[in-house]
Amino acid sequence: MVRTRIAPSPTGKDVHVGSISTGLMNYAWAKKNHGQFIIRIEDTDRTRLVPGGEKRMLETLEQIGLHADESPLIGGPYAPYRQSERLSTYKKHAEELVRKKMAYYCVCSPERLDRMRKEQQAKKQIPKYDRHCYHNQEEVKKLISQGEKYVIRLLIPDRKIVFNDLVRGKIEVDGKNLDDQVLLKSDGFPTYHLGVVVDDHLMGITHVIRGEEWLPSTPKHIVLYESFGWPLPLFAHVSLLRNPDKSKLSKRKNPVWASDYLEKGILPEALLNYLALMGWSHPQGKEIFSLDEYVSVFDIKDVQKTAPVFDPVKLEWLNGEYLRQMSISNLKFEILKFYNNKLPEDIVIKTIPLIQERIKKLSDYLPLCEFFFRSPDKYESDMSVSKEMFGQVFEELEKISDWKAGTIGESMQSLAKKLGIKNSQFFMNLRIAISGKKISPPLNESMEILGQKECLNRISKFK
RNA sequence: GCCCUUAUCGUCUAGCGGCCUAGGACGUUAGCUUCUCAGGCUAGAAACACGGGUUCGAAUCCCGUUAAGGGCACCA
Repeated sequence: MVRTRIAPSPTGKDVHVGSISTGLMNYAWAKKNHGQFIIRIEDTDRTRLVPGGEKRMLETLEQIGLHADESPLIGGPYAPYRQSERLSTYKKHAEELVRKKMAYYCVCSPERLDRMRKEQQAKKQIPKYDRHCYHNQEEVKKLISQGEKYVIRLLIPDRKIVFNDLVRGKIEVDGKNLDDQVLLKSDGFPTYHLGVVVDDHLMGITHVIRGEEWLPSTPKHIVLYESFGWPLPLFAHVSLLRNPDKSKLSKRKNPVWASDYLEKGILPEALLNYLALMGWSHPQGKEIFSLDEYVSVFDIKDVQKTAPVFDPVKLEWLNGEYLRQMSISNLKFEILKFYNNKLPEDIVIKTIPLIQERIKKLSDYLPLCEFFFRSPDKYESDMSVSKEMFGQVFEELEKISDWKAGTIGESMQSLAKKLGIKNSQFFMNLRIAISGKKISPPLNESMEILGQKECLNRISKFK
């Protein structure tokens, strides 16, 4: 039975697109193998906790289509799925390791540790704990019994640690280069390393698919598994999403929250589809495919090792493709929803055929169609030169009894010819009078939708 | 500084020793369609980081160099 998970930390206002990216792979791998996908909240850093972050994160994951089989919201056989509610479990396991002499108490002050690190760096050595407390455990225990704050550190063995990564192959690290990692913090919370190993084991996680940022600490996790006497899960470290300058995707340089994209009118399906293309490609080279199709063709072994640059331009293109493939009623629904159901449905539905292939994201709709809902209050040209033309335009339009795009077009076409004005110039002036803008949906059709009265009204301003 | 990882068009990627004169997509350039902008269609420019091996043969395997990234916290 395959069980995968994502374990986000609620330290931001929403899910990070990087989490969605690895979440997607975890989800796909579980589903492809008829297993389970779990969401676990790792809220052990009390100092960086963002209020409401967890709720938002969970909601977005759901909205986007990455449905969990077990999570803090829906529960499951291994509940609780929130680390802050599992404190006694971690403590118990940390103590167990101390008893087995595979971990030890430490009461060193942050100041001492800091000083030590700096000295080591200056001497070009690997910064690591000097085991001062390890060699004085009896004394340390006495201090603790007197109320001294303490942490529990993992005793890293002095040997090579080797493991096979599903995407990177054989990884070998010398224990000499590893620090005696703190497992249990002095506030009683576990560090990531303890929490992740204990929970992944207890929750029966079979495949740990996570960001490559964890690759260097995986040997510590292996030591932990071995110290507990637990079987290892399979590890797959996938590359991190990058900024255009190749540094890891950060909010300084890029929008990183799912909501940043959703609020721009990027569809969840498009976002998922785009993210799927980061570090992986469809076996048939397809660029556009559903989540279900992705699940059926995804394979961890096809995941690339190189770190991809997140390209918002291609995301928008992809989103545009999704928008164009949508039915009119679905697109209408999405647009209305995007604008909080504040736009009149009857007009929106009429405008859709005119703009469907002109928008790349839902937020492109209003700038393009605003003039359908209200008369322009500013014009992208003063048009003082065209007064005479508009007088004639008004007369001709007034004459039309059958107010249809085709009729309007013919009428205006022949007027332009009669006046000896180039089509491009004539229609540009008319366009600005009607829409206020130099760029608009097709004019005749737009005028049909606006209606004869409204069009005459807008033109009368210029004659 | 030390440890780990990575290296194909600007970007995402295909390629897994001969099918490569390196394919596709985004973006970009030109043309056509046209009342603007999109869209569509056609054509084009654009890459195997470098140096050594191995081999009859290397983008593909090995070793170095260089570059990039990640990690080195009582953060995840």
